[in-house]
Amino acid sequence: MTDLPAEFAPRLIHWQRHAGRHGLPWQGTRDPYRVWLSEIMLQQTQVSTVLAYYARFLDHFPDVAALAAAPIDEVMALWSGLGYYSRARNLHRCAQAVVAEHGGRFPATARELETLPGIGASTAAAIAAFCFGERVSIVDGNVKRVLARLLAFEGDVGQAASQRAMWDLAQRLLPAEVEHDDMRAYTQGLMDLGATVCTRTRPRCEACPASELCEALKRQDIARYPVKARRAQRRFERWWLLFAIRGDQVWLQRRPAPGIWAGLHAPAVFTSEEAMQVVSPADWPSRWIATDAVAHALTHRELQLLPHWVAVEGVPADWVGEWVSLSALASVGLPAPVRSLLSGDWATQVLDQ
DNA sequence: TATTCGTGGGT
DNA sequence: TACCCAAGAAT
Repeated sequence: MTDLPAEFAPRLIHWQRHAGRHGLPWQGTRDPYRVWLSEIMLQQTQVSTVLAYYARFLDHFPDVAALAAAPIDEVMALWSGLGYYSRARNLHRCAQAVVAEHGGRFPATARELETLPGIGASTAAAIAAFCFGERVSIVDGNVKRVLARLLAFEGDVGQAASQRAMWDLAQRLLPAEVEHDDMRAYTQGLMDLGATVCTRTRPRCEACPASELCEALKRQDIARYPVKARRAQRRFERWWLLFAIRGDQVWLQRRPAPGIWAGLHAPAVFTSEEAMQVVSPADWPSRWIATDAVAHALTHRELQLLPHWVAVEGVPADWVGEWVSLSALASVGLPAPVRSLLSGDWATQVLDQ
């Protein structure tokens, strides 16, 4: 077992209280609902992106009971544009589980929290530490970067074995004795250090409370850590989107789960023009209009979206979906590029054909 | 265990 | 530009 610097935790706690972040909207509360909501939204998502979504969610759903009672489509609509939509579906399921199985109160331990939908080990630890002062560590992207540098950790942090090692190291770095509110400052300190000092590029080591303990800095090799293999190249796909417009309405279908945009509404998607023609009524192809391709990058795929628009009287009887007014799209969960396309001029122009 | 889930910002 | 990646979880 490697010797770990016992000074890390007290230094981090002191630094967070003096130089950490304190004004974020989900700080300054021990309400598990608010902390949980922020932690789910912040998974793989930057603070600046979350701010507006967080405010809107709290406005619509002030407590877990309100969220549990809401229709899933309202949740999806509010989540629309934030990405990783399984988070929204699990958020709703989790709220319902808290109400139905825990009397409307979040459980107070990381072990119990982790059994709830959408709450993994790190999110459970964050809620338990922030709200209940439990002595457990988060292991998010910040922690992996901070620990990799602090300890000159040579493993590929993208691999599962390294992830397990990181959990063990993170637990051993926790403050030995937790005094009042220490876990809040410590946990927030890990996040703040990674976000504002121990950044991926150009870390500000001169401002770091752990610089004297940092093995990577001692070796003058900060840029080496964290060690991480290159990600596989994204797979390229073309998707034909068929926007059928009837008056001021557009035909939308619910995207199947599992898969991309699961649970959201979107126009019919085809992976070839032939497939789109086969299911279309005979007179549509001569009237549809193709507009500029849209490039849309996901984590593992590079989509090229090919929008096609056609003014129609109706759709075949066996199509599963619904007509949605263009003026009502704000209350529908749409993928970001679909919302962008529908907010452009084409939908209304097709109407005038 | 490695892959599959969005989107926008930063370099 | 083409990456990287951000308070990860589910499968």
